[in-house]
Amino acid sequence: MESITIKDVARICGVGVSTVSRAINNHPDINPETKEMIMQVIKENHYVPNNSARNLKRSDARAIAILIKGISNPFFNSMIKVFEEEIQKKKYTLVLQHVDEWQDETEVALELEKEKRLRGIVFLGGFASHSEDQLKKIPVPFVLSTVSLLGEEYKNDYSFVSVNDVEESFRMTDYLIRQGHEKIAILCSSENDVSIGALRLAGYKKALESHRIPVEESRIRHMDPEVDTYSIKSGYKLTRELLDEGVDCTAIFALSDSMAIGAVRALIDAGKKVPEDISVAGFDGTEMAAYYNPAITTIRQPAEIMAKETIKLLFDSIKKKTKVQQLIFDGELVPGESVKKRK
Amino acid sequence: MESITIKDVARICGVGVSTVSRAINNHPDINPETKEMIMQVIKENHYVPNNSARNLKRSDARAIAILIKGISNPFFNSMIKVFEEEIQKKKYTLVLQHVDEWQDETEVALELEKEKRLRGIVFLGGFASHSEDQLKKIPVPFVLSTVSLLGEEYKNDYSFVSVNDVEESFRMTDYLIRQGHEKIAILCSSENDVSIGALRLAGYKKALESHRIPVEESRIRHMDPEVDTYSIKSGYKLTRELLDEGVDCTAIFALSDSMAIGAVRALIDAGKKVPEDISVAGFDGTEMAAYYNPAITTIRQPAEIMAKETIKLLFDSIKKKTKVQQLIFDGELVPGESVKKRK
DNA sequence: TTGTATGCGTTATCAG
DNA sequence: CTGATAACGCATACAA
Repeated sequence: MESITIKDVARICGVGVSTVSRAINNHPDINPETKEMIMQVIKENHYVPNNSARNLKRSDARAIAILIKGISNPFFNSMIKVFEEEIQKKKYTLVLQHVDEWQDETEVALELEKEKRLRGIVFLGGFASHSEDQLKKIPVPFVLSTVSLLGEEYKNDYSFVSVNDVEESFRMTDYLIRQGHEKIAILCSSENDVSIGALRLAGYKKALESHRIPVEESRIRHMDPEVDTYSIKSGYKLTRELLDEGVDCTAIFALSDSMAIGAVRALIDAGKKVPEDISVAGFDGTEMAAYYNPAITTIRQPAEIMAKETIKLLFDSIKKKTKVQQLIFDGELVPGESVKKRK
Repeated sequence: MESITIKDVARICGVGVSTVSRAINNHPDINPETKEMIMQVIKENHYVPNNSARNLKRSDARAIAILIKGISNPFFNSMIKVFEEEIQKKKYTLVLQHVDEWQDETEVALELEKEKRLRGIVFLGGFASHSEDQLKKIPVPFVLSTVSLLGEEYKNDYSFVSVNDVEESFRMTDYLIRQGHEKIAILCSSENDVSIGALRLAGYKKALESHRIPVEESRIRHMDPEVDTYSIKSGYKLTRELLDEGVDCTAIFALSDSMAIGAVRALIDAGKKVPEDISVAGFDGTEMAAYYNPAITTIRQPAEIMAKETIKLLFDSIKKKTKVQQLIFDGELVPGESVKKRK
């Protein structure tokens, strides 16, 4: 039960602790033979260095943390792989950290930065835009990824990369309208979401207005905050309500692919055909949307590129090459089989 | 940039460090007034304790780690929530740790145990059953969850909870046969998988044999190990090959729901109808399978119960109440819309 | 109830 | 190239 420490290894080898330390850290100033001997003893005795002690002492950890809010979000999956690759490429260590829905990501960041001596942080998802002054306390460079901060006041304070939520939402809505749909319901996140949910809703409204179509409040459906927002279930539930209330619409625009899938299933269960009776569109461009039946017409976010640029931005900050920057990407409308041209 | 430490807080408050320590750790022996004063100073100066230092010193961390191999596996999602709840209920802290596909989970466990002074560990997924003697080195109780160790020799060495893979696979295959299918293709994991993939394949073979149906090797499809096994993509790819090679079959049994979905999509893309032309069945009972169109006929694993029992088992071990135990659960065949009775 | 001193396991800074 | 030794930031036994 009792663990072996670096001292024990030193004693067994008949050397000083600093020599052992040099061996395990690939320090240059060490005799290859002694090093080999030490490594041998380490293997034999199953010595594992204590990371807490290391982090405590070390000043240079070369570690980047990614804080993920909403681990079940399939959209993040493709990004995480890229993060891993890019960070490894820079010879940095990656710390993947979950943040629960109810947790404050800045608090987690603060703790983790101390614990692991981070060089930089990526916030993936989340950010209800409260906790704005909390961000100021973070002592290392960070980038908000997949997050749009509302309001001009943040414009030059923080780095973030995101898709152009308003424009892409506009694009999809406009597309639906050009396909002959005027009565378009929209499935949103919770009512008090001021982040991407609000932006996408704004794009929807903007598109309707540009076509002089009145915005009908009964077609705007918000999810209760307690239910996992953007999930399949919420898409199903909201569509169910839509049908039960007899809201008149020929198309449903869901603000995530997962919600779109839930919507399609709800329609099928109600005996409707997609897209013959009602068209459905999503947002994100996930793998699931492409493989669904019917394939979901959606907006593809350039996830891999966004992830890559997030890391580039972060390292620019770390190397002090640049000041804060905002990168806003265009998406791409991917036609599937879930939207039909009317008349 | 320079961080504030407990000493600084003590100095500012005009008290000793131990008093500050007592304040932040809810120690009973402390004057409520001084405590409040200290907490006030802490808030004002944004003091955050260093976890590395804490872990280093602390002997009792009351922490449980869950090591997850294959974070994108949607089947694990429902389990993680339960883990969080159950562990919190016991007033323990949960450490969620990803393990990359190429990483050795026992190595990660060993490191983490030292770093965080863990009381127990749950291994979720993974375990190619190599690294068996590595398990012996782990100095705290642990439970393998969703893992079946092949071979009688492990029978009494390690605790694990899993579904009865052989029997459930048998159940599904038997069901397909009773629905009039004889030519049943099976989509497996990689050829050298000796874990659940091998068990489920065994169940398939057993069912065929019990009905005196010859096992046709061309209907057994293995995925290359380099592709994400059990994924939608691999289901698609394997089905594609099946079709391209003109393998004769009336049903496809995929060893995961994700693969089943990929299979359905591949069939649709090839102009086939599911289940009219070919039936498809999955395994796991994920949310996605239920919401797919057609809903996937699958084996539901009692994920929540399994998660709960995993924790119970772990705490029994921690409290030394029990020796190692194996818990093997029955699944449930959930009929969907993807399997059709023939003739 | 509070303060002081010690050590947790490592790495970094020195002399040798 | 190597070996003492001083931090790192905190919790705790012990003394007050």
